[in-house]
Amino acid sequence: MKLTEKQQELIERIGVFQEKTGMQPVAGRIIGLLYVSDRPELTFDEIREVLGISKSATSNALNLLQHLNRLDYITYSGDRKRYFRLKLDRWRSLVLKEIDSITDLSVTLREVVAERTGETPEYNQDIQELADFLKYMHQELPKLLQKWEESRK
Amino acid sequence: MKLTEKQQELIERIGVFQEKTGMQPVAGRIIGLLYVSDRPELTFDEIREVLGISKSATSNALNLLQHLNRLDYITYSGDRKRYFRLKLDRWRSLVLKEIDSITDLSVTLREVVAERTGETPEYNQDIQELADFLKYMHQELPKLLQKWEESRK
DNA sequence: ATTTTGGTTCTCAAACTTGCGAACCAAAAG
DNA sequence: CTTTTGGTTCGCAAGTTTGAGAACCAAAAT
Repeated sequence: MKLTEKQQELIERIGVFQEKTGMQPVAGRIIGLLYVSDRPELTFDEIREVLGISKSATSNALNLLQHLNRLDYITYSGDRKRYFRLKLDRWRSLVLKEIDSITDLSVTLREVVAERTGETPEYNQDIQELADFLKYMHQELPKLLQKWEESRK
Repeated sequence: MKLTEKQQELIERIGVFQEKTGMQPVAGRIIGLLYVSDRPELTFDEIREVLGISKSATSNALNLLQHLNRLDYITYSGDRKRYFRLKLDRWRSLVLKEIDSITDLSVTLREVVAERTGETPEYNQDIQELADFLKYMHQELPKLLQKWEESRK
C-alpha cells in the first residue's frame, strides 16, 4: 500500500492532534492512517509497514487503542489476519465522557469555595462563578449534542 | 503559612486535574495552591516554601504559567516581592481558545474526506458527519458562553 | 509432527521531562 | 561600595516515555 504526499501529511496532522490530547505518537498515527487509507480496514502488517514501525510498537499501540475503545478488528473466516478499523460510531460517547470530566473540576471548585476563608468575598465569588459556568456547560453540552442529532434527521 | 489537610487534598486534586490537561506537575500545584490559599496573592517564597519545592522549580513554573496567561503578579511600592495571583478573569478566553482547537480537527477531517477514494461512501460519510458535528460545536459553544453571561446579569 | 503466520512480550537504549542545588545576577538597602 | 533580597539560569541526576529488536507463543497450515 502506498500513500500520497497529501495522505502522509494528513496522517501527521491527525497524529499531532491526537498527541496533543494525550495520545502516544504511534497510536495517533495509526488513527490518522485509518482515517486516510483507501481501505478503512488494515491488517497488523499493513499498518506496521506503511508507518515504518516495529511489530512491538504496532502491537502495543493497537492494544492501547482497543482499550480506549477507539479501535476494533474484524476477521474473515479462512483468513487468520485481524482487520483493524476505527470505531467511528464511538465518538459520541467519547465526547460525552470528555464532558463529564468537566464535572470533576466543578465539584472540586465548589469544595474550594466552601473551604475558603470568608474574608475574600470577591475572590470566592470569582471561583464560584467559574464553578457555576462549568456546571452549566455540563448540563447544556449533552443537550447540544442531542439538538444536533435531531437536526440530522 | 500553614495549610489544613483539606486544603492540601484540594491542591492535589486540582494539581492532578491540571496535569491531565497537560500541565507540568509543579505548575498544576501552584494553581491549586492559589485557589485554596486564604490570601489569593502569594510571594515566590511563600509558594516555594508551602509546596516544598526548589527555587528553580518555582521560577520555571511561575514563568510558564505567566506565558500561558494563567498567572499575573502585582507589586507594592516599597516591597520588592512580586505577589502572584491567578488570572481568574481569563478563563473565558481560555475556554474560547480551547473551542477553537476543535476547528483544526474539523478542517483536517474535511480535507481527509476530500482526499478519500469515492469507493467507501459510507465510511466517508461517517467522517464527514464527525467533521460536521465538530463544526457545529464550534459555532454553538461560543453562543452557549454568551447565553450564560446574559443569564448572569 | 513440523513449519508458518500473526501477533505478543521482554529487554534495552535513546530521548524527553522533571526538579534539585548551586552559581549567578540585577536592583535595592545599608 | 558592599550586602541583601528576590529571583533566574546552569548543570546534572533520576524518572518516564517511546519504540526498536529479538525471543517467544499459540493456532493454523503443511
